Amino acid sequence: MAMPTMAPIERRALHEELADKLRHAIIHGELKPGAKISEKVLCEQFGVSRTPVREALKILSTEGLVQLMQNRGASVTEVTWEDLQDAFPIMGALEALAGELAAKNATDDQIDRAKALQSRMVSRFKKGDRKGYFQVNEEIHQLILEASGNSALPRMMRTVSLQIRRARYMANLSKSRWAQAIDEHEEILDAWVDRDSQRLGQLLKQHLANKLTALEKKFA
Amino acid sequence: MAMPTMAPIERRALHEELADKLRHAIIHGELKPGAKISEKVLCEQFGVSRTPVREALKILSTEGLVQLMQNRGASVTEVTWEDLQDAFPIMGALEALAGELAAKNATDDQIDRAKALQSRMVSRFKKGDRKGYFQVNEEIHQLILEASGNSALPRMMRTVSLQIRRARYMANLSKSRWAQAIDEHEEILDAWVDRDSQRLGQLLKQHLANKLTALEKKFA
DNA sequence: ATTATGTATTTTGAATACATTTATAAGAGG
DNA sequence: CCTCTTATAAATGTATTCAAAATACATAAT
Repeated sequence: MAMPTMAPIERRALHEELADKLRHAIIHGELKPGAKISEKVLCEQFGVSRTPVREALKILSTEGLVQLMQNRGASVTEVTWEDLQDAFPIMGALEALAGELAAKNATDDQIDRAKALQSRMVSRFKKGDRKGYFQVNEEIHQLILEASGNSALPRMMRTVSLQIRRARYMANLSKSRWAQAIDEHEEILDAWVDRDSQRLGQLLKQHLANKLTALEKKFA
Repeated sequence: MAMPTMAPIERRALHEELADKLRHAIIHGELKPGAKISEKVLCEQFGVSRTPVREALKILSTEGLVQLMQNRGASVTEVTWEDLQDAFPIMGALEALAGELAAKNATDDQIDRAKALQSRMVSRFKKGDRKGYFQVNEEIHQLILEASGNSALPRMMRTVSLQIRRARYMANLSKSRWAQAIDEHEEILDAWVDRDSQRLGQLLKQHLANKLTALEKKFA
């Protein structure tokens, strides 16, 4: 029999899907910081038993998105201003490293893709499309990571970036800060094209620092 | 009633204890890279049911010590030479950050403790007590982390440091490298006492880089 | 009224039972 | 002898059940 090009149906484990959905909900603020998470509610909501739910919660807990309290359930971790102040320098150090490596190791193709993404991002900005902007923005940073050639880096940045992305959704960025970010990205791209690793690293670090300053007004 | 100073009885969850024991076993090489992990075996070994075992494995997997394959069990993640080459620069960047912050924020008491630990470490070295040396060494790096005042940093470094500690146990360090490491720690302490944040950061980064070079001979 | 104490309910922790999937082995056909 | 089936066993994924703890509620005492 065998029909042409049948992709095998992929069956993911329930705990994985649950973890993904919960992670998404937490990052996008649908599950608010401090909110109590009831196993029972999740079971009913997703139509699964408690076993995969509990396994998913263990994962989220290790990622730092959820807090488990002995015998008294789980809750979404809070993100305080102090937490952010701590997280951003770390992210800065790691992005700087990623930048330095990317400047050295990126293929010409990757730099071309960066250019394309940059112009896409600018057009999203001009349309005032915040959601689209964030999406492209993510892709650029993802590309830098990929171009760094350091396979451990994405994994390490994941946890930090999860928290930072949460903050981004909690505090909407101002129009002026948005414009500034666009300019910064322009510089970042230039440094990359020039393969100026020191400057690229420095710019990424500064970019992060500015992001934190912008958040300060919303938080503190 | 109230008796004098009664500590509350602490009861830990099984999955936590299991995770601790497995983590220790993996880091210390008792569970070798690539080794298959059978849920059943762990159940029998620790006298618990599969539920907490599975939860512990989810945690270890998120930490990167264990690899889960859909429907075909878990195995201890391999640490290749490439992985280490990727992990060390990350650890270096984070340690450098920790050092810079520690130089700025450490209390006098913390620096005193560092001095004490340093002399303890030297005496362990003179006795040729490798295990004791590693222990004190860990404590010093822990102290730097604590002194950095960045509460997110330990959490972030945890995952990387887990892999690096594994490598340390896989390849025994040579006597000459050991002596060199002692010297480097002397310099590190000096920079800290002087509160020279730039230099401390740089030294820590270099210390890591040298560690990697030392490992290269064992691995490649 | 307020605090304390005892009881019921709810929720989580852990073990068992059931369902799928994968690995292993035995046998038939080439 | 090899390959492909097919049967069987073993291991994992999920659901269910049982046990322990925490919370909520009601009652009694001060």
